Amino acid sequence: MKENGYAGTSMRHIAAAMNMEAASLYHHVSSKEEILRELCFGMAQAFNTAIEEVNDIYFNAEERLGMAVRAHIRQLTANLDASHVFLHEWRHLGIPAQSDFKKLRDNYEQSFRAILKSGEEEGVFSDADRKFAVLTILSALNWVVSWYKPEGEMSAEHIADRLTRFILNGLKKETT
Amino acid sequence: MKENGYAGTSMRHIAAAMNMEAASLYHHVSSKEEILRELCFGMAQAFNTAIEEVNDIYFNAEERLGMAVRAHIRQLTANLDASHVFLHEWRHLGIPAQSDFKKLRDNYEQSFRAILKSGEEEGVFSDADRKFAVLTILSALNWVVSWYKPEGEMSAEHIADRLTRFILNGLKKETT
DNA sequence: ATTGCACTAACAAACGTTAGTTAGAAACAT
DNA sequence: ATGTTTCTAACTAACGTTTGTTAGTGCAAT
Repeated sequence: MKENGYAGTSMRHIAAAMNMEAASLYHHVSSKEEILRELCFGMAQAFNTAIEEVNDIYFNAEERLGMAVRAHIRQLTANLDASHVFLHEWRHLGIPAQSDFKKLRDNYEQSFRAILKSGEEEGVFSDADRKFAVLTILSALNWVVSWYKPEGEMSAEHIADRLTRFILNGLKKETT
Repeated sequence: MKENGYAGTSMRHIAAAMNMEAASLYHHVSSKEEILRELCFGMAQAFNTAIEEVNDIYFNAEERLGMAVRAHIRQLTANLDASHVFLHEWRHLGIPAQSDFKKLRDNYEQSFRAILKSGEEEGVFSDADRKFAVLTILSALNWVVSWYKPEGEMSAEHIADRLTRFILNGLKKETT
């Protein structure tokens, strides 16, 4: 599905990947879209619970941001195919599911924004447009999916560290 | 095509969007893939010529990076649909076209890396992993396509300015 | 008269999905 | 323990659509 997109992946492809016939899939799911729904919402909820855990353990904003980034990268790289679907193929959901999905995404972004806000209150982050900043940060994180290779030289944790440093540099109040 | 993906967009859809019948398209193109090729390669070349122009006018690295970012954002936002195809749908190209396309992408990234390199030589950028840095920067830029609304409050130039500042902060040598 | 650009009609292949069947495992009463 | 029923998870066959594409036709401008 990562390579051919939702529309380009037939039930017969999916079935073949599970050593089945296409019709047999309907014993487990009720439609093609349900597979997409399950994938998208499963991932969305995993991301949300991960960041909520981070925000519950109360450290300072800088540390929390690092933890959130690390959790995000870990989640993304744990299953690259599912992550790709989560990031790109949710457009193919029906209208009702799509708006539910967007709510979950907004929730996640909101949690990220909360970290930036407390960073500003602590006086360590510059008070830029938070919404814009979070979108930019998540962009940088999410793109990892499209070039990360598990067998490559960079581990997920290594990537997370680098990104965290880069982002913190970008956010920090200039101390000139 | 942005909404339904390459496989989900039929020749009849495309034709309808041009007030034509599907068969009539074959008077202008030889196959569905050729449309994709034209789009992808057209965009790729536009990006490449844009950054080469920036690199020809010889300013310092910091300014050149700003100009490159601005050019990139301008190109992206000029045609959001084409940009989406350029960024995501090139996977559907055949194997020969796909590797040519990747070469163009590499070229572009190479030009970006060149800017970072001269920034390091000028002593204003910290010497991090350039390849990684460029990927992260382009990630942040490219994601703009997925949330930018032309009728929204943020102009393309405004976005480019903000991003440039964010990126420069992230790259600059810490002057502690 | 030729060419350019659109059309209609049709093609085989692939699509998501439904219906009906079958082999084996689980649960049950005798 | 055995025989009977129910459930599970796979199957084959087929359905009506839609897909990308080709062939042949007609009209308008050069």
